[in-house]
Amino acid sequence: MKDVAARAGVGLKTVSRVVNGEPGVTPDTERRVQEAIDALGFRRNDSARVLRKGRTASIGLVLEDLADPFYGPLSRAVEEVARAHGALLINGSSAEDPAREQELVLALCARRVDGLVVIPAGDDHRYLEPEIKAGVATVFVDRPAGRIDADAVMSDSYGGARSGVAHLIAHGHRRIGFIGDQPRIHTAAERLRGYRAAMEDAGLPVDSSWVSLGSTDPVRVRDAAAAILDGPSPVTAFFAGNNRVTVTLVRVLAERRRRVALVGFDDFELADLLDPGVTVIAQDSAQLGRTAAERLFRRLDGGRSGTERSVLPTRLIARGSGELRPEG
Amino acid sequence: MKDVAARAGVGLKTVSRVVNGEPGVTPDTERRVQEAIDALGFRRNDSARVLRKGRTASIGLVLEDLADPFYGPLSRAVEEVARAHGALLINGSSAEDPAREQELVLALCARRVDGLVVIPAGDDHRYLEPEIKAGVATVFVDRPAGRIDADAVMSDSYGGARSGVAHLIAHGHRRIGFIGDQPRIHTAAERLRGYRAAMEDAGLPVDSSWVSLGSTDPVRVRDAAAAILDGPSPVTAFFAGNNRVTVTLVRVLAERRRRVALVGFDDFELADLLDPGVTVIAQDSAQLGRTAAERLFRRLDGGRSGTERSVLPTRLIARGSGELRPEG
DNA sequence: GTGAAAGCGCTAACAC
DNA sequence: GTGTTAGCGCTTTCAC
Repeated sequence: MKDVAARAGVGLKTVSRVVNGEPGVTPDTERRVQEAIDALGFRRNDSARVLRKGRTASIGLVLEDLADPFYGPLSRAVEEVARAHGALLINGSSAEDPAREQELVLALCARRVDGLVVIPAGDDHRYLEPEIKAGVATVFVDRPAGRIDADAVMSDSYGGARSGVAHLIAHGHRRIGFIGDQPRIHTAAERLRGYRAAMEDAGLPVDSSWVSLGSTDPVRVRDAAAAILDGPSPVTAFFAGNNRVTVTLVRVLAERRRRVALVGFDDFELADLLDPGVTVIAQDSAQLGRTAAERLFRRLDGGRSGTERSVLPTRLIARGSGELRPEG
Repeated sequence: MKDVAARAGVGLKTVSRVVNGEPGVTPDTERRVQEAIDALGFRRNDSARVLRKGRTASIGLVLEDLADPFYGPLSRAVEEVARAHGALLINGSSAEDPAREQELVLALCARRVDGLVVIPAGDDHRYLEPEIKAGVATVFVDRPAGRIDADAVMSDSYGGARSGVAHLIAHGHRRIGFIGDQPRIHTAAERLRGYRAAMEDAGLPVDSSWVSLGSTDPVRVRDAAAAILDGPSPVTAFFAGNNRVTVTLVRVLAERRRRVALVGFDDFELADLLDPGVTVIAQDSAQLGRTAAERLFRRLDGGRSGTERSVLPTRLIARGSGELRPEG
C-alpha cells in the first residue's frame, strides 16, 4: 500500500480510501491510484485490516464430519447466510472427538472469528466461557452446549422418535428394537427417550436386549442387529437412531428372509427408491443451519438478548418400510 | 499480552516466549507468566501473529457445492491433510458461478491463505496469476485451470466414460444416450469425448438426438431423458455424465415399463441396494482431495518444481444396471 | 535468561 | 480533498 502511494504520488490514506471505496477522492486521483494498484498487482492485506478493525468478517463452523450427508446441507446453509452478511466460513471437523472439538474451537477463536456455529462433540463447554465473554458469538446446533448457557438450535429428537415408534406400534408391532449412536451424544439419548416414551404410552414392555447404543460403524450396527434378530426375543421392527444406522439396517434387513419393519431418524437420498421405501422421521438440516447462522448474525448485529433455544419440528415420511405388518 | 506481562511483572518478549513454548525461560518465570495468562483469560491474537510472520497456517478450498455428496469426502480429505500440517481450512462454494469463484478466491487471497485448492467453475483463471506469483500455492482439482499453467489433479474422465460406454456396447447395446453437465465444464466435455470415442471404436453412429448436455437440474434431466426415450430413435441404454444425472435417471427409468440399461459416472451411496444395482464408473473423490492437498503442502514446503498434472484412474463397478441386455 | 525498540500493513483521528 | 500520526498485538533483533 505504501508502494502504491509512492507510485501514485499520493498519501497512504488516499490509497486506503480508494481501496475501500470511501468518499472524498477526486475521480482523477482515484484513477491514478487505481493504475498504480493494477500495475503493482496490489491487494489489501486483510490480516492487517483485521488487526486494526477488530472484526474479521469470518465465522467458524465446527461439525462432526464434512463427509456425512447430514452436514452437507447444514454447512451450505450456514455458508449462504454468512455470505449474505459478507463473511467467510472457516470450518473444521471434530470427528466426534471432544478434545479435537476444543482444539478446533480455540484455534478459531485465536483467529478471532466473529462468531462460532458449533455442533458439539463434547459435553463440557466451559472452556468457551472466556471466549463468549470476550465477545465471540456462539450458537450450538443439533445438540445443546454442556455446562454453559448458550444459544442452541435443535431438531425435536424426542418428539420425532416418539412419533416414529408410535407409528410402528400403530401398525401392529409390539416388539421393537432401537439401535442408536453413543448415549453420550445428546440426540442419541433423546431419541432413545422418545422410543421408551412411545413404548410406555402403548403399555408395551421394553426388553433390554432390544436396545443397542454405540458407534455407528457398520460392523457394530450389523452385529447389534444380528444379535437382536437372532436372540431369544427377536423384534418385528426397528427404530434407527440416525442416518448411518438406518442405511446399515437397510442392508442387514435386505439379506434376511423375514420382513422386519424399519423407521429411521433422518431422511436420506434415494430412501424412496429402495424396496420397500424407507419410512423416516425427517429433519431439515439446512433449516437447522440457516436458523443457527441467522441467530448468530443477529447477535453480532447487536442483539444482546438472553440465550435462546429453538426446537425445530420433524416430519414423518411414510414410504413402506414403516408400514410393514409384524411377521413371524 | 501487554497486560499479561504487566501482571506477571516481566517483559513482553518473555510472555511471547512462554506462549510459543520457546526456550530460554526459567521454570519459575514461566509459572508466573502462566498464572497471569490463566487469570486474564489471555489468548494469543493470531491476526497480529500472521501480520508479523507472513504465514497464516490456513488454506482455502473453493468448490461447487458443499452439499453435493461428491465434495464431502474430497473436502474432508483436504481438511485431514491440512490438519496434519497444522493448517485450518477456509472454504466456500462457488455454486458453479465463475464470478462467484473469482470473488471467493480473491477474498481468500486477501486473507493471505498460504495456499488454495480450487475446483474451478470458470474457465479463465488469469486473475490468479498475480496471486500465484506472489506466492499463493494453488492446486486445481477435478478440472484443470483455464488459460494459466497450474497444478491439477483430476480423475480420468475421458478414459472412464470410454470404458463405461464400451461396457454397454459389450452387452449388446448399439443405441446409447449420453446425458451430462454443461459442456463448458471440463469433466462434462471429457466424458462426452469418451462416449464418442467408445462409439467410434465400435463403429457405431451417434445420433445427435441421443446426446443432451446442460444443467443437472432434475427437471432438465428428466425432460431430456423423456425426449430421447420417446423420440423417433429411442436408445436402449444411457451413460450418465455424473452423480446428479445418474440419480435422476434412476428415477426416470424406474417409472418406465421397458428396461433401459444405465452406467453412471461417479459412485454414490446405496447404488448397490437399488434394483437393479447401478453400474458406475467410480472415482475416488477423497483421493482426489488428498493428492491435491499433499501437492499443495509440498509446494509450500519449498518444492519449487514445475507444474504437474496428475490423472487418477477410475474403476468400473458392475452392479446390474449396466449389464441389462437391449430390450425393445 | 530477559527486555526494549522497531515494525509487519493497515485504519481512525485529526490536521491541513 | 488530502496527508500525517499513532497504534492495533504480535515477533524480530539485538543489547543487556
